[in-house]
Amino acid sequence: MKKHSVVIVDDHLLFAQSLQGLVNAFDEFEVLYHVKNGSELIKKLLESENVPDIILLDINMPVMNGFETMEWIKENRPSIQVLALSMDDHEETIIKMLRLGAKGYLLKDIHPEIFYKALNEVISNGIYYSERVATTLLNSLHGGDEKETSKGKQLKDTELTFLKLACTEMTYKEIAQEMCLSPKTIDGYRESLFKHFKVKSRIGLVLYAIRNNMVNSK
Amino acid sequence: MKKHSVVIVDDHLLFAQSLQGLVNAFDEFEVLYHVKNGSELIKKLLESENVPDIILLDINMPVMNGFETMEWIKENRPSIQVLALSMDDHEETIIKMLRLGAKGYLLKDIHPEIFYKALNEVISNGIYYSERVATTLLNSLHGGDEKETSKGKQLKDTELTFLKLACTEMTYKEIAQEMCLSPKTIDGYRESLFKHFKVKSRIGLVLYAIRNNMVNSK
DNA sequence: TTTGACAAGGGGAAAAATCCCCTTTTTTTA
DNA sequence: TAAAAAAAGGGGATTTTTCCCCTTGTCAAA
Repeated sequence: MKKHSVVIVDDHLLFAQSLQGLVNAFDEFEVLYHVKNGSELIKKLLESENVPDIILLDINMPVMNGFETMEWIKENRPSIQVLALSMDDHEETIIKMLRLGAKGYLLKDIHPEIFYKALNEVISNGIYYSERVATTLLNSLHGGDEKETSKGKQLKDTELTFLKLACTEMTYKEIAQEMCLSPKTIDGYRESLFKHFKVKSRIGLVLYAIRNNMVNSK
Repeated sequence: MKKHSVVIVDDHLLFAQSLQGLVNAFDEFEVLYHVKNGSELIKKLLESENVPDIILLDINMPVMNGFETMEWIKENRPSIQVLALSMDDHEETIIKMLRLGAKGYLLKDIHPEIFYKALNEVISNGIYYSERVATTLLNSLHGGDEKETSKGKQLKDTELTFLKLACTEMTYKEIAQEMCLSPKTIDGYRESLFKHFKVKSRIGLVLYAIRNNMVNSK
């Protein structure tokens, strides 16, 4: 029987290498290679005709993160099943990743047996949610009444730019200059995001953005 | 030849399990067990007379983090060599961990061969710094002129409490009430920390605290 | 074609944050 | 033990932030 081929994308070499050992220990799977980020993955995919069955994709990576990478894969290699593999258990992140086309979302603190189960599920059903992820998603659906407008909606470019600048020591006046907009327009973005994220202050905005990986805090 | 015994403390089960496989693949080392956090480690250490040679200690863990765990080990099992193993490459964190008695500090993105080297170094010399960590420490020593007062000094309890509350949507007035202090005293803490961390605004304070793991952002 | 949503921007006021200089009381430390 | 440093607090002014209500133009759906 031919083994299912797996590629690991994770900037933590030690983890990637260790995980490769774990996956290779499963009879049905084998790791083709592992790379440090999205750019390297694309380079490898482009120069090789050996298309993997599954990609295990980390989200927080320097150079090219999991979201950008996922977009590229969906555009260019839609046949590959992608399993997101992250430490980030925030709703916003999970939904974003699944919406981009990931076939599952695994948290790095899962038990290895669950991991094995997930690989098999993705091969057969094409989809897998770990328990905590499923719970999170369920909460997201049942928890409120304005999910479409709050969690679901993604920010416009200009709002995202503002958000990133708001997560710095710049004042709103400086942000306005930087974005070539009136301070009053910036004020509008601020109020809009306050409502959207249900926060009361710029500090809240920063915390929300960091918690949900909308800006990279480190 | 008796193998050197290793214990892994990391809340990411998948990583811990994978790493265990990697370590066991080295002839000179074997993993006794792995646990999810400091509390579990202490429980295991207390109930077993088999003391490990090396502990691989993650820093960001729920329940009982790496710092607290390190303190306990130094007090109660000082013969064990502890290698900190974290994704966090910030000066403040590294220095804090080494000051608490860790015999080395490894970043999770290191190459497995470096990891192997580190294990051996710690057994023979009792100390290991990975390249980037050494660079960071050197920068810390040569980089400025007031390192004793800025990076080195650790915050007092009351300042830390303030910092944690400052990373919240509370206003300073509310923080003052919460801490049973005058708003003016709080203002003093604020100014002191601004100078200490070289930041210009509360946003800067929050970012600094998060980046340096002084508060848990998630 | 009209209505309506929405982005951009404005006025103005209240609240919070920032800054600088000062006093008093402890606590260290030389 | 005297001097120095640190902790707690104050006065007061200037910026920033936050909030609410309003105008104009654009673009799309009804």
